[in-house]
Amino acid sequence: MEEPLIPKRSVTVADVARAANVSKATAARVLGGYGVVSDKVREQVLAAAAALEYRPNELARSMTTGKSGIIGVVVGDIENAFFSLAVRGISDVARMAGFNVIIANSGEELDAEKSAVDLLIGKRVDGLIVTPARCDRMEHLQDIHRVGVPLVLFDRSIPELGVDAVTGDDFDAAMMATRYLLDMGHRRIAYISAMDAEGEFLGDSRSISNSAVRERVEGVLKEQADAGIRKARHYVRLGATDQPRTDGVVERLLQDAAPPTALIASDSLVGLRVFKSLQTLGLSIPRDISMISFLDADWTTVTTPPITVIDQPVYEMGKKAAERLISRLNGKGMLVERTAIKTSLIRRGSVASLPLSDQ
Amino acid sequence: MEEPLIPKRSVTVADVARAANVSKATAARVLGGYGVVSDKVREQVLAAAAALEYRPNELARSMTTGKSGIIGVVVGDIENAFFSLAVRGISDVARMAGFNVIIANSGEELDAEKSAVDLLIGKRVDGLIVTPARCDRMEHLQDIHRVGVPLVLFDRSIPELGVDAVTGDDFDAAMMATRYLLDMGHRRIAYISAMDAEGEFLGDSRSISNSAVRERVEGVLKEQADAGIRKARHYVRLGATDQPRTDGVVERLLQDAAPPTALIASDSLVGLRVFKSLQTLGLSIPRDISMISFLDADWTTVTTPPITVIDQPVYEMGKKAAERLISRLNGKGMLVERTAIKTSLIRRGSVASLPLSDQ
DNA sequence: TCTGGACAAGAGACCGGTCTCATATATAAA
DNA sequence: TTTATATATGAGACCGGTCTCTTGTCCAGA
Repeated sequence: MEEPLIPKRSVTVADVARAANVSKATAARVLGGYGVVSDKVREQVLAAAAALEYRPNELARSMTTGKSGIIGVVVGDIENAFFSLAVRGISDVARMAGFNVIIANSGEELDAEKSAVDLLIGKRVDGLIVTPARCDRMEHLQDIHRVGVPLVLFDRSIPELGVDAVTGDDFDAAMMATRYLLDMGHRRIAYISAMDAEGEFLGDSRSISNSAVRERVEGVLKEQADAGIRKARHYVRLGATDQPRTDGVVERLLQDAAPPTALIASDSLVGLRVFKSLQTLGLSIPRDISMISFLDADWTTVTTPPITVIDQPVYEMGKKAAERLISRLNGKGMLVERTAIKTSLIRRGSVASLPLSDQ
Repeated sequence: MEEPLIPKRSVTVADVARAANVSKATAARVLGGYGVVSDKVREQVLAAAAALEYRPNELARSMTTGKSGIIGVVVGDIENAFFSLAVRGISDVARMAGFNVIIANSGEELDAEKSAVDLLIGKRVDGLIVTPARCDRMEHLQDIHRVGVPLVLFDRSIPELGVDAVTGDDFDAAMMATRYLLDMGHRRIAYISAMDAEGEFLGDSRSISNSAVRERVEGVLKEQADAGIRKARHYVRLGATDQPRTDGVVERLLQDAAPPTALIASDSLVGLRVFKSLQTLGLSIPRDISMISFLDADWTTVTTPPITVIDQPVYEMGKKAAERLISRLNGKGMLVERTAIKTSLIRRGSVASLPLSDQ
């Protein structure tokens, strides 16, 4: 409180110019680092700027140049480790390239996403990275494109939109996990997702509006179909959005006339909830039931047993998305590209090998 | 690619005004939502704006008003659950109040923090929330204050700076945890921090530059001193910044002539690493050793046994910090306030009750 | 000595909003 | 009818930078 808060008008180039006895244009040249100035004048101006503690007003700068140096990122929920890691990847690349990142949460709500996009466009971000909440509603994303702001989709893709996308190879990953479970002797495999749908059961998988979820579901189904397994669809359950609902989903699955012998959780949050549900039910993993979770979250290594996971290189995905956007910002007129980043299965101890008799 | 990317100059109030056959000032009035206009003209302008797909340029708006509607947040590492939760709290409050949040990572590096602050000031943020990497270097923070940008410190406080701060009640929390361990019969209690110091051992605790860490260390020491325990200082170890180093710290502690019977981890990341170290060493919790971790991270509930934690309401802390900043932005000339948010101990199964013979 | 080109610095428009002040019209009071 | 007052719109300055265009200097070559 020493210095009473006089909201003193900030120091401008004009102020510096006056103090240095040069024109505004000249002062701007040295302060902005463009054009030519003599060394003598440069020093004068710099000295004056230092004395007055001049700080450039990036806002004004952005307004004339039309570039804000900001990349807008719209994610489902920063609190989710998946997104925070991705954001970290994005930020790291952005910072290296001299860009800043402004993050907005959509909470996976279409409306929130729309207004976040509007707002960021209003702030004149140079480019956008968006995790679309739904892949079937894209007018607002088309707008971005039309306004001329480069856009990269993250985690989910919308082919019809014709823009770059960086995702995981969800279909393959799901197939791989399913293949592994089949190889271990499992024949009734459940897939549990947090996807918020009307019912717990899966209708037409093509109607799932989130492409990542859809691809995973289809991968699980495809692999089982190839193995000649019917009823696979019966074991796909949606709506595990919180602990009570997850408990319900898991309980109902296990009360089935033919309960599944293995569960696949669609992300690390669902995985954690499923694990807790099983714990509550007093079931032992993998003796009573096997499980696999998407994403190599930290909790998966400290449980007993540690959880077998499908590891997505999320940080890399974030980096890739940012790199893609930045090269586009740098005017590289590249072709639209959809990159699916390869995932791998980390085998730990949560999947049992079933003897034939149990199958 | 349907619509070739003509970087068409964006639609301005002047364009709308022309289309609506009114003056720029009038169009600005209805578009900006200030001043008075007749309903008839309002409709004309709105119609024209809709037809042209007018989007206000927030940059230009900010430049004249001097307010950007942005709150800058500088954290140690968004990837850390502690910060991402706090950021969520901040964002939620900010959004409700019509502010946006721009996040910068300092990586707990003083220089990165300085440049982040400079950059945000340059962007003319309306206010700042900063997690200072060091509490003994504060010139750049003084600058913020002098420039007239409201500042709230988060998680760590710097009394000399005379600005608002929202922290946990670290000293009390550490005392409480220590008290609990003492009550359970423990007499050799180790405190492990990720604080990056020259040596692994604690010199003068007052020299710790991070106030949160310092307070916790002092709380642990104070409570033991009150209980007549000497050598407490011997069991304070720093530098558990990654898994190998944590393994080393834990190993050396346990190889001590008089090894500790309980460990306190300074945050959830350190806690996770310590848990893994103990696991690697084949030690059973709490039979062979007890542990408590700061922060109620998700992993702490799914371990066997679940971990006793000191629960900091991080989301609330974030909210509180944002509320504080926003009321200051709204011109409430409030007194400087340092808020320490109360924490609680969640007893789970990682602390053993020691029989007297073992003490 | 004169001309041309390179170079340094100045003048002022511009970006897209906000906002003050002046002007014109409508309504109410005298 | 005249004057006062409120109300709606227009004209243009301003925010703090960037950038184009012009002017003025200096020195080399003819």
